[in-house]
Amino acid sequence: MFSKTCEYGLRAVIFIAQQAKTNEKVGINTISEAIDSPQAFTAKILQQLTKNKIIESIKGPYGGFFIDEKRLNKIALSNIVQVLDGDSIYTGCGLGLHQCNDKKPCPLHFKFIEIRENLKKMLENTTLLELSSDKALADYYLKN
Amino acid sequence: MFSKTCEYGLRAVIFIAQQAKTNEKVGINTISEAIDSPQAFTAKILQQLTKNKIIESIKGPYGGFFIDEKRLNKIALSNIVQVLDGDSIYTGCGLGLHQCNDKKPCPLHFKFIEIRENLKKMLENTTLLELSSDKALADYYLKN
DNA sequence: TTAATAAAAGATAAATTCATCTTTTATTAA
DNA sequence: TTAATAAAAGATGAATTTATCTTTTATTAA
Ligand code: FES
Ligand code: FES
Repeated sequence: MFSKTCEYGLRAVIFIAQQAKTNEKVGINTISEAIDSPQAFTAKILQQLTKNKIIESIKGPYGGFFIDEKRLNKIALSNIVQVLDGDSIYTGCGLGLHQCNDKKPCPLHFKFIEIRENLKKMLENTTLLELSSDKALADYYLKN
Repeated sequence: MFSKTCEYGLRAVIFIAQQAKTNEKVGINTISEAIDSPQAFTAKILQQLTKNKIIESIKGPYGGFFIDEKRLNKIALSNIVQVLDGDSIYTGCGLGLHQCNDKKPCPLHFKFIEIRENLKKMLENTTLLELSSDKALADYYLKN
């Protein structure tokens, strides 16, 4: 479904969001530990997300990655997927035709766009605020 | 969503199924032309599908790939995806956790399994018979 | 100012996916 | 039987994704 890059990115951002509640910055070491991902690779991904203003970072001692708590409700999972995997998941043909459109649909088109739309809506409607609630923190896991 | 292998495989099998209506065998050349896919690569994919009894093949002059018309309603897209991409799309965690299960769910689990299940059902309920109907042949495209 | 810390940036490497090319095997018709 | 045809099998190569390592830059506290 998503690339490894996107999977790690989503998990990392959710973890950072959960720390935002306590206004804490977290280092790459802590993050990759918490989500069980390759550290250097995860660092590269967070670099991309920083450039794209999804998260923020500060260098040096006491530095790390963080998200302004006030923005938690503005950032949806769709934004992260967009940055890391582009929009092929939202607009691409399920059978790999160069263009997905109603005029020249592939045999799966009308069934496929429904699922694609549901996925899109789900990602758009799921914000970091929701995922960093106390209940979310208690009930869900970022590694296993 | 699907790998290139799976995309080409699905398109190829649908094309072969459409020819089954007229009891015709089709060569790899014709197939890759019809679905706009790399020929040698598609041949490898069809080899796998033949081994897995999704389609049949005969070597030599007047040979080619074909599907017994009577089996068109037995073969669902899920069978093809299973052979080419395995079942990670049906059972894997959306955020890439090693195991997807209700006991230790990722933050996206309950939203994700809904979409995953819809995709699964859609693929299970879509048979080659449906996709090789006259209407399907008239209305849909396998390349663009 | 200096030493320590941590992310950014850049180079490189491993693994996987995507793709092609060559040789072999099976089948057919002449 | 022979030549032609077409898929199977195997080897190899290119591209992309995944991952690591090294150097640089920014920040902090002593
Ligand atoms: S054309 Fe294939 S999904 Fe739209
Ligand atoms: S645990 Fe992530 S989707 Fe089920």
